[in-house]
Amino acid sequence: MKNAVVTIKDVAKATGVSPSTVSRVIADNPRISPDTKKKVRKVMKDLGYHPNVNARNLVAKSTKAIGVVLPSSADKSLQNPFFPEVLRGIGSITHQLQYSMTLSSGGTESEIFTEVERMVYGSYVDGIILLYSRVNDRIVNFLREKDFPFVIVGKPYDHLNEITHVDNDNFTAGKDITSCLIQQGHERIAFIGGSRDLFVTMDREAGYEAALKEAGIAADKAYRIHTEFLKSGGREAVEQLLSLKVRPTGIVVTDDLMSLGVLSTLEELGVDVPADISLVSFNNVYLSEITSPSLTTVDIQIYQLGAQSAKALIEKTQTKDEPAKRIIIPHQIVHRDSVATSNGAGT
Amino acid sequence: MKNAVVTIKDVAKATGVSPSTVSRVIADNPRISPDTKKKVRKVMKDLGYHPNVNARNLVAKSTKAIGVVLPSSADKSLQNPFFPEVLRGIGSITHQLQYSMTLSSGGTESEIFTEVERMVYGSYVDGIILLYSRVNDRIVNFLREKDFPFVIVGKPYDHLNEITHVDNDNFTAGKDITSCLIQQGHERIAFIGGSRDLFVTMDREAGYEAALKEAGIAADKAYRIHTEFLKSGGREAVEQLLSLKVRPTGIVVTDDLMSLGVLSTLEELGVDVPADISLVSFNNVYLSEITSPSLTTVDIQIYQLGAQSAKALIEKTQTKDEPAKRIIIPHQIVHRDSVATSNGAGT
DNA sequence: CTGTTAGCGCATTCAG
DNA sequence: CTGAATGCGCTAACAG
Repeated sequence: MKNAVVTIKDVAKATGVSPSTVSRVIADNPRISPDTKKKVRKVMKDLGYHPNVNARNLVAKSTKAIGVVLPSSADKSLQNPFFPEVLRGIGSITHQLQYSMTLSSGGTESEIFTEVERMVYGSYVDGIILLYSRVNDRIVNFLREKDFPFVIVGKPYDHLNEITHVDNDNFTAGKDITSCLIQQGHERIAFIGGSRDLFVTMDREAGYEAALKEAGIAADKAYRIHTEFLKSGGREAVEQLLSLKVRPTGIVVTDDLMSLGVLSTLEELGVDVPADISLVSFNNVYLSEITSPSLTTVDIQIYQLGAQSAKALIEKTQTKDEPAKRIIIPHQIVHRDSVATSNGAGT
Repeated sequence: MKNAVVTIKDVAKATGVSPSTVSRVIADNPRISPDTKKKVRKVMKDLGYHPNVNARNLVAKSTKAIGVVLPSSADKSLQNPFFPEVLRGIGSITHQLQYSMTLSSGGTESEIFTEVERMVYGSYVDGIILLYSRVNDRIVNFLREKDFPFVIVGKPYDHLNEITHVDNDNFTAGKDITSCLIQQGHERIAFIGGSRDLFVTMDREAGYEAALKEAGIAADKAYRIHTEFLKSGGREAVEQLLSLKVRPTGIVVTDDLMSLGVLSTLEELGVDVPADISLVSFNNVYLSEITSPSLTTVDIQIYQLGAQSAKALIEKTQTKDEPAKRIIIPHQIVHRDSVATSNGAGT
């Protein structure tokens, strides 16, 4: 393979110093004379020396690596462009700080658990980022028990004040985007969300409710639909809404990918967006620019969610003092073409 | 952090054997009596022993880890659902074989290069999977020079017979899907592809041409459009096609995500799919089920692309004999609703 | 400012 | 079948 493995000793010999001196040069120890530093560095370069991580990790008891755990891949949700984007965000920080990132690869929940165990026990990584959040999660319990550094992207179900997490203010986001619709004169506004036991859904829904309330609009239970994430593109949800005696003129959908399905169904059923029904959504993934119409959506800054979580985690692994338990990434509404002023028709 | 770090020595002491015996039990060495094996294993469990990877890697000179290099994240293409899916495929194998996977995290091409250097020189990984393919790529050159194990998902530009790669038969796929259109009576068939210096595009286009030729249909240069991947959802491409004196009745688009953009533009311009124009595509990502209409597309088995590449790579790192240089994953057409019989109108 | 000595946790000779 | 000794490549006291 490699033409030879040049170690710290080789460099030492070639430079005429001791291995420890070389080691100190690598660490940029101030107690080494600039002169020898330069000499050693030159030799390192000439010989093509590169430190061996494993040896270093072994003694340092740190790997400068973080593990990223995706939801079980059985979950279709992995197809959500959300993930590549958080990974990019995480990567930006790991790269900058010279960390590496290891991905979980288990297919089922229990496979993933086993992997996390290995990561922790085998000292594969210094800390872990969880890209999902489930009720009473084994992995979270395990990590807490072991007191192993981890952060959650999203909102943890328990111990909200003890688990470091990076999230949006989904309540406010939901409220803001709903208000958008209200400001355009909409009053009959429906809500299509994912599973009811996802905090994202709940929070965004609560925001939706609050906006209605604030505007003095009565909430209608029939206008609120929860559907399996991605399930047949939200077709049922839409059909259900359209079968109502009084159709909504606006819909709040909790995810761009879901919105795509809703949009498709709406189109097939001959409902024009935004002329007949306005649509607003969340996430602002690339998708939302190229649908027809393009989506007015909440930019939740997925990239930042990733970056900040990595930053917080690494900080956690390095210093004794904990970072903030709750890190909120600001959101922002991106206005596109899926919203129109309500003509009040259909009342 | 951990309540203590239990090492091989602790297990040895507790069992009343020597460290080397414990080590042999871990390796399941046949020269150890079943009896002591059982005893040692029990103690390992009781004490909660877990081997330390770094120590092991250090002596074994192998990390049981593979690196996965994504295209530079500046590239919007990362938003393509293709990536999560290959990662899943890779993960299935790494998990099964108890390997771990490290993701590249560089933003720019040169950052990525530096990372790959680290991965290789620092023995972070045993091998590398490249999820992209560029002309005269620095990384490929580097890897070849170092004779470091790697495989490419897709088609390498040079040294086709020397670089292990996992790919589809894109020529045939292009031909097959185009034939689909032809069989439905279409004769004026356009092609919208990504950058011309991507092999995928070229191969699929060549297949498209071949299908036309075989059917005795004259190829029309004006029907062939190359556009920046994802650039404004292929809007320009579509407008260009529609401005033609004789409009096509069918379009072959080289990627599902691109198809979404094309579909949207078509709709905005009042062209009905498939009534006015039929559309076929490639990849069969989740998206293609929930567009309106849903897409007839080539299932290229992305998951398998990932899995087989991981398999080949690991094989490569373990045995002396090389796996096949060229591994082709079969494709298959998935018929959905974006294709209709040509009514021959518009001639 | 620099060299010497140990040892991280494990696998592997080489002896028995 | 098992134990003792050695070293992977590197860092960290401890001396000078």
